[in-house]
This record gives sequence, C-alpha cells and structure tokens, in this order.
Amino acid sequence: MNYSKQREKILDVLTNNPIHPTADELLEFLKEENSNVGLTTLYRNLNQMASAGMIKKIDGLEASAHFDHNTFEHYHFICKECGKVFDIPSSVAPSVVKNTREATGFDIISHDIVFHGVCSECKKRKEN
Amino acid sequence: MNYSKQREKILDVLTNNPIHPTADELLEFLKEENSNVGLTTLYRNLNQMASAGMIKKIDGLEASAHFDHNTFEHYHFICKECGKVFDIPSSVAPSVVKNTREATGFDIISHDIVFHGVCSECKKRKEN
DNA sequence: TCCTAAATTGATAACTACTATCATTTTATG
DNA sequence: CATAAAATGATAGTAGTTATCAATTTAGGA
Repeated sequence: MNYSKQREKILDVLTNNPIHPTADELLEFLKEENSNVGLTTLYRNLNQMASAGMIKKIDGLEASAHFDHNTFEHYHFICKECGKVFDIPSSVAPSVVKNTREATGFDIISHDIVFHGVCSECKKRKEN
Repeated sequence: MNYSKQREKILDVLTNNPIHPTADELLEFLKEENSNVGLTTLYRNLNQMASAGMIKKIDGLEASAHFDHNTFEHYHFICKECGKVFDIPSSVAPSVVKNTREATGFDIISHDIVFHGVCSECKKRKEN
C-alpha cells in the first residue's frame, strides 16, 4: 500500500473521532477541514484499511436484511462459503444483557450477535 | 392490523422455511407457489410483522456501515434516540466464541454484538 | 345485507449506500 | 529522471429499500 494524502487524512479524522462515523459522516468531517476527498476514494480507502486491519468495519450483515419466524431469543451464524444463516442458541452468551446494563447503565431494548465463519458442511467440502 | 391474504401467505412461507430468507428470496418462494405479492406489499408486511413481534428482522445495524479506528475486540451499542454508537467492552460476553464453537462445530472467523437501546444521556433528557 | 371508514394492495418513481469503470495524477524505485 | 505500479475522483450503474397514491379489500355497525 502506497502513501497518499487522502488516506492519511481519512485515518486522521477517524482516529480523532470518538464516535463511529459512517462514510457519509466522514465525508462531511473531511469537507469541514477543507480536505475534500472523492466519494469513491473514501470508500476504497475505508475498505482497504479495514481489510488491512488498520480500522474496523462494523456492518454485521450483508446488504439485505434476513427475516426469521423464530422470535425466541437466539443468535445467528452466517457461513461465508454458502451464505446460509444458522440459528445459534442464546445460551452461548449467558447474562450478556445483564452484564452490559451493569457496565453501562444504558437501557437495552434488543441485541443481536452475528458470527461469521465456515459451517460444518462447507468445512467438509473444502477438505475433499 | 386487519387480515389480508398476502400477509397470511408471507407468514406461511416464512414459517415453512428453515433458512432465513431475504425479502428477495421470499418473493421468489411466493412466486413459485403462484401467490404473487407486490414488492412494496412484501416489505411493508415484513416490517409490520417484525415490529408487531410476529417475526424477527435480522439486520443488526442500519443501512450504512460504521467505521471504527479501535481494532480491539469490542462490541457496539446504538442509541435509538440520538443515533450515537458506543463501544462495549468484550468482557460482557466472556467465552462466547468458545461456547459457540463447541455448540456448533463451526469455524468462527469473527463476530459482532450490537445492542439497541437508550443511552444514559438520552434517558436523563427524557425524564425532564 | 349494505354502507362506510379504515386498512391494505401494488405499480411506479425515488432514494440511499455503495461499487465498477477508466482516464488522469501521484508515488516509489531503479 | 523515467517508468511502472498505485491511487484518485468524476461519472454512471446497481441493489435494497421506501414514498406516493389511486384502486381494492376488510371489519364492523345500522
């Protein structure tokens, strides 16, 4: 990865912002500092830096929402090979709501855990 | 909420599908059963049923991804009043990856927890 | 049963977040 | 310097979703 003024600026703005800006918000911040960056450049750099581990992209799921008739509390696992979504029992994270409420004092209305990885079937298929 | 053929069909297809279909996939399933439903109607009903608690919408975050310079393992809380994103320490869900790996046998590459609720400041503001 | 108001539908158009294309510019290195 | 690789950014396009709104359907009364 080569150096570029724009990337430096983007990382700079991101580092000095305690909030977790969206691309749109970053564009705005950059404009305010008179360091305009093209939209494409911004997105490209955010993705590059995220896959280089320099920053973190928080997006949980792909573009489209999934719907589930199972309204019991449970979590989700998305296989990056086959794209299938699997249910994960809520017992894998006991008292996560209680812990979080105690740690923050916030009111928690809902929460979701999304795992990304490779499911059993795809693991098997890749071995052969 | 009044009865409607379309809503019944949508819920029916959703209930009989162990996978967690996207709106697009649902549209396809409905077509296969010769019960065409308009795109708008589908989305409207999914959202209505989700907010009525009849089904669950899995999307974790709003449309746009957020970026974070903090690459330490941590989770996120989104305040539904002010929209701010807060960091939550990973200690609120100890051994969640280990538990999930043991429960499923899946390879877990990454995971994210997103809480929705009301932050301290907004709680205070609403009291006054 | 019929009447009416409220709810629902669905075609169309629009919006938002994001990505592909590609000519131009910048950076790193021999 | 020279040159190849990398990066930029304007433009156009895509995907998922929502707004608009006239036409249809539903749920209760009279």
